[in-house]
Amino acid sequence: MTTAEGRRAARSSTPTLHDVARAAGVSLATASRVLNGSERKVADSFRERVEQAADELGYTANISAQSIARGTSPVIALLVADIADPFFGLIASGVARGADERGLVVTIAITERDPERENRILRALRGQRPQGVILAASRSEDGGQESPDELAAFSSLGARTVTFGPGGDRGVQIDNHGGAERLGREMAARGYRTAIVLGASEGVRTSDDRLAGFSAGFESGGGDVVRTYRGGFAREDGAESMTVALADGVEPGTLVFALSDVVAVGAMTAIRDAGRTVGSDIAVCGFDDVPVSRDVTPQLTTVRVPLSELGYQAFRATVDAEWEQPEADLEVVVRGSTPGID
Amino acid sequence: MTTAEGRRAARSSTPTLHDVARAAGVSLATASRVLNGSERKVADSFRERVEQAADELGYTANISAQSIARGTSPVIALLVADIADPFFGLIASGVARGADERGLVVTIAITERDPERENRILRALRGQRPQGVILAASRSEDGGQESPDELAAFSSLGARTVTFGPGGDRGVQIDNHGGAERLGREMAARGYRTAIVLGASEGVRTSDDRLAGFSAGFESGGGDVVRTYRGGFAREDGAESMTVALADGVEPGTLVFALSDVVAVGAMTAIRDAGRTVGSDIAVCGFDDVPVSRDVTPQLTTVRVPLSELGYQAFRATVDAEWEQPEADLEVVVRGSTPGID
DNA sequence: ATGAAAGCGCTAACAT
DNA sequence: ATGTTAGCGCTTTCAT
Repeated sequence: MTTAEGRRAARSSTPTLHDVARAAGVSLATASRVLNGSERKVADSFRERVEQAADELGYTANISAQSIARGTSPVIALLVADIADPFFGLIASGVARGADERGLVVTIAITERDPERENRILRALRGQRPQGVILAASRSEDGGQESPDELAAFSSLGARTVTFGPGGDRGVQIDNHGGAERLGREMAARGYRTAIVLGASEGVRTSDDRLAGFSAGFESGGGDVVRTYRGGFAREDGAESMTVALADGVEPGTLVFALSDVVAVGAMTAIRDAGRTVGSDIAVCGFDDVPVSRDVTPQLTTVRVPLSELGYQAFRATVDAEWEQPEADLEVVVRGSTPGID
Repeated sequence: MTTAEGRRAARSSTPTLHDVARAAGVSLATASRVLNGSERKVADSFRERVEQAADELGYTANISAQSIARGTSPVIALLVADIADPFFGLIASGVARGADERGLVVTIAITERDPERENRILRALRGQRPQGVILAASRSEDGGQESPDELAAFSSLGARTVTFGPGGDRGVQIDNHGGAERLGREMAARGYRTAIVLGASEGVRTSDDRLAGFSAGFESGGGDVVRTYRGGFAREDGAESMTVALADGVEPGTLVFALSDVVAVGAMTAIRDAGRTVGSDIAVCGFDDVPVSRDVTPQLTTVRVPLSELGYQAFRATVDAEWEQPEADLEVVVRGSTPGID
């Protein structure tokens, strides 16, 4: 009976609109009108009484009830692969900022980059009847063909789906190819001729684009990508890949391009652990410009991605009727980890 | 009319339990029983038909409707100061993991360490009638007297409030004093005799405890905390405080204790920028052991706080009838940033 | 074991 | 301008 009891307790102690109306001596409708957004006019005397009653009782509208009565709920669902990863943390902060501005609630779920899990979550999320869904989850499968059905289900439910990369009703695009190309070109200009790439993940759009872009840029500048190592997205994966790479042999003057800063940071550790030096001996560059890239020594050369702003844009994309992503080139940020050759 | 239209559209396209029941040729009650957790027995033949109908229609229960009918909603509200800060990101990941295990939804809100904002959010959150509220928001005011009313409102509403630090129905405790004391003692044992502290924030419980603990430990080992610098919780605040400290003069062999790793990392940058050396010249230690502490060079000596696990505990605390925080001492992790003296 | 029906808290026609 | 009332989608007594 705990449940029933608890329910009764919760209910009995929470004033309803009905209570407020009665206390104010007005009808339910009037109370609703003054308390919740309606445009309808209510005489000041009534308005006051209702407001006072609501205040005294400590009334707060039950969102669930409103949602079902209105047929729409004030929630935005956000799916991220890993909220502890700064990449997603920054995106989430942008989303949260936007939602706050509009008085919407953000619901968050972690996919762990597992498509199956992602679909499960998406399915469960449907029950919330959110106004929008933001998928920043699938660095491991964007462009993949797993969740279109689940996503479509949302659209037909009236919720806008926004994805980082392709797939949803709207997409927030990150010019991975362009940014990486510029980085490659810049690195070639700084004298690097040999590069190896870390963190490649076949079929992951982001990964493929960054790799292709970098190769194009680096080669156009006379450089050569000699090897590519697959690996995950975590710091440890970067260290692991780098260790393997070192075992394979890495000449001084080689440039290591890690497909994300987090991976780059892991690689730097591995380089150091192997008794080599980051910078003058082995150069390293990453992608994203998450805060940690400025904390390492030497600081990491990377491509700045305005993650928080993109999160904000993703939010706007879910709620605004008209929306277009502001164009902005990804900027290369050269720091100490790529001192240049000669 | 957009609203009305949209609503109609959303509604008409989403199958309700009613639709399922009709399609399966059973009553609403039966459909409800098979689809949603009820213990009641339903004949297999009926069960099958209902399940099939639900499947074909792509039915998903409307959580809002269930919430209002049941009088309880499956949501846990999480308040954090800044989701992009690894400290909170890790806590959030633990909370999310727990919620996922129990099929609960996590709602997230950002307080920006602003008590006023926090209260506003808390108030709005009430409308969700969450089962629990986790407050990991107030590093800037735990122990303060701002939100007790809002928190109390939740309790009387049937939601359990869990805070990091004191204040809620239950609290997840971090032994800041003990950990810092051990750190101080250890540092003294490594030969440090002079320390300055960065990131102190008067009235912030966490800050006060860490400062007091460290002082006690360090002094008991023969050391002396000579100066304390106030400052915020961000990397930049650490850099700033450290710059001021350097201007005041910092002798070689001094130990800098930053009240959090993030601040410590900022301090390290400032030290370097000033042409000094972290480690042999000026030693640095922090608190929390967030990932970045292992990425910097030299790696940062700190006190390990199992943030993600604590987030998980906080979740358990909100939902479990019986709960007790597992005791575990905070462990000092000595790394390169405090090589020791002599 | 199944179904009818009375809510849950709120909104929005539709009267008045 | 205010009130009446019929839902919204679902759960749960209470009959059968």
